[in-house]
Amino acid sequence: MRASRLFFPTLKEDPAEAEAISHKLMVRAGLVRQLAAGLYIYLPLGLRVMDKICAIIRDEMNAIGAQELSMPVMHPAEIWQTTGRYDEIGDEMFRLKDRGGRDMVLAMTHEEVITWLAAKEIRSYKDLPQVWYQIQTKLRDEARPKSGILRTREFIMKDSYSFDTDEQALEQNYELHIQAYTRIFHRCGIRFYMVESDPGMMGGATAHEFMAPSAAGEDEVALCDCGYAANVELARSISGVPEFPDAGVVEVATPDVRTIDEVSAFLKVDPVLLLKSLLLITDDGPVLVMVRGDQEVQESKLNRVIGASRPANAEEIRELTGAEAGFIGPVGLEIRKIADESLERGVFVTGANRDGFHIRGVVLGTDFEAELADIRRVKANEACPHCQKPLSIEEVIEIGNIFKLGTKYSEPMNATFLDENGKEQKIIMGSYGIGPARIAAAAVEQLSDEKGISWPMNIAPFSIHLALVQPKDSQQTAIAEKLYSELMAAGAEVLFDDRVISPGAKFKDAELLGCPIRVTVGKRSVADGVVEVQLRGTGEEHKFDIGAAAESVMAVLDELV
RNA sequence: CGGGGCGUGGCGCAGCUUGGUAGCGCGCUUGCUUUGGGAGCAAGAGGCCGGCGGUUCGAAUCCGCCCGCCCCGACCA
Repeated sequence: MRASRLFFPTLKEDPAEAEAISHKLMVRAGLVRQLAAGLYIYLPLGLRVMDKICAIIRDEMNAIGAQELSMPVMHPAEIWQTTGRYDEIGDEMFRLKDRGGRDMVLAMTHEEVITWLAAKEIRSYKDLPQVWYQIQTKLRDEARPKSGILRTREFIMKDSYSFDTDEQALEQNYELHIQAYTRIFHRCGIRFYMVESDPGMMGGATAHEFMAPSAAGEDEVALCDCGYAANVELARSISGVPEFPDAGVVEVATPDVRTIDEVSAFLKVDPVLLLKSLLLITDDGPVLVMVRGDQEVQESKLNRVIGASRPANAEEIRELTGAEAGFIGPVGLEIRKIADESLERGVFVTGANRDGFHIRGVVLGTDFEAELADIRRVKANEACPHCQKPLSIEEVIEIGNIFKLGTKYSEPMNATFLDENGKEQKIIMGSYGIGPARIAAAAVEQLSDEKGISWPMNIAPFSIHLALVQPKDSQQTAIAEKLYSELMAAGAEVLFDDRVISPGAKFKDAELLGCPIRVTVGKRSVADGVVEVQLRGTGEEHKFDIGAAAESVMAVLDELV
């Protein structure tokens, strides 16, 4: 491709609205443009990257026997009513009516449609297993689109679905997906972790996420050298046990001392010896939730214990405890109480349910009773639940996820098959997603520098950026043109920068675009009878004789693949 | 949905406090010069100052409502 004919509007300055590095660079490099909140146009270079990523995904999905198909983006509402999600999912689903007044939705995901298809077409155990996938548009009316293409309202997803006769067969397809995903992300050149994840509303018992470390990520994972890796939504840890003071309840006056920090400072007590109490309201009434003063409640964990909840307001707190929020505690309270398991042993300071007072020497089991559960958020340096070594916490971008669905969808959609005994059985399903745009953004986040993007070879829009320094010089031009056609003939994807612009601008654009190999043909190199080759990733430089330039460059390229 | 910020030529911004000719840098057009790290000079084009309403002789500027975008939080099947 000749740069003089390629539409890639580059910018010298960061766009005002961009915060994330990938957002700034993808706009500046002319890969994407924003149409509205969470809606992006992919310009030619951006689309090339996406196409590369999707080609790798197709290759690896096909390699595990998955078959590509394509489902509609618009669905009749009834199919979503069958599984109940039409009502469960709120504003996040785009809804509309057709001209006949029928309710329709825009696809957030395709479990319903694929299961409908399986229910209709699969009859026998002989038809199984099947793995079907598509790379196609999803629409979600996100509450807050953000960070460029990281969280958008319309995006491409590779979604695959497995259909099996039993759990063992599902396990095999699950494992095959893990292998395929691992190869996909490796080939795309990004760093990633596979972590345990919360199956959430997708149902099923087991789920994993593939996470690319990046400060722009919205998730956090807990990691250990031993291989333990989990989303903090469910990550476990062993928290250290401090030295406790003597038990024996003593009420102490703590006027205007409400927060953990204030109580800690006022009573000269380490926050780990404080008991933090939160009053929540659930569908089944109020619940007092307790963690240590140095800990935070992990809502996703708590949610599994008590279901949906909201914080009590000031009046409710007063009514239920007799005190204001800064002075509440479990002692004497006759409501459901949940304590983090780390509170099982210890002697704590807690609110007295009396304004201006706390209680010292409180012991669970003696002074109050509570259900124990793991509801605290994991902190860095706490001990790994497997090997006791310190955990680290990293910010990550979710680039893929895999779920064992079981019969969550086959049951309501009546997707069954006849087994060897002629008995009707429910199909066992799995679902598996990858966000290609997030792979692209993660690559930019992980590999860019102050000059611009540095693409991994396999997903770069072009592998070679051939810079002709002076297009008005006939000798340089002849050398560059010959090299361009030789590299093309050798099968390389070359961006030939033949534009008549100043050399500085040309080099800046090359660094911003981030093609892995830059070949420079200019006065300096021509005088020496060579072309210059510079690797974007390492900065490594080579000089090759003009005569053998194409072969030499191709050798460098082959090494980078 | 709660909190905060922003909205002025294509892009990045100033002007608004204290109402009175709409400005700067980059980009764009034309010409000449320049040509290995975002060139120089000269001449140009390009703006219902987010929208609607109000105050005023007069509104980018003051007031009200609305819309859009970004950030933090909630949410994320």
